[in-house]
Amino acid sequence: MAAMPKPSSDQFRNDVFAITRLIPAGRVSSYGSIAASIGAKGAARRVGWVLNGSFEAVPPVPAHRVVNRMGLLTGWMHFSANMPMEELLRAEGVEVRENRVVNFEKLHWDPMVECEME
DNA sequence: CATCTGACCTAGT
DNA sequence: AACTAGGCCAGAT
Repeated sequence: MAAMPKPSSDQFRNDVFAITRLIPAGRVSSYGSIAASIGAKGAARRVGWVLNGSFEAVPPVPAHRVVNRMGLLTGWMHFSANMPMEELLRAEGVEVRENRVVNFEKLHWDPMVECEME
């Protein structure tokens, strides 16, 4: 029996992964929206931390589609230098300007709103 | 063991 | 409207 992380943490991570994978291409989401959608409002910080383990997650999690509230690519530094968020987002048709998502308000995909869950 | 930081956000003053 | 403080959880020093 390998030592497992706290169930709540595992559950949290599972939810974050699920929501992040639901983000359609060409769209971006925010940590707070995801956290709130999984019932962890205010735990936006954890979302970012959890997404750190999403790189080797299967199926792959489009963490590059997750930005902060202001549309800033706050986690660009954690990505591969070969494929920064900017490139990944641009590849999906998202305009990025100086680590900032252009028309963020238009491209912002809220799981709670789009899925109409509360 | 204590302290701080970290892919942040909300709420209160 | 702007600023401050608090919250969330775990890892790192």
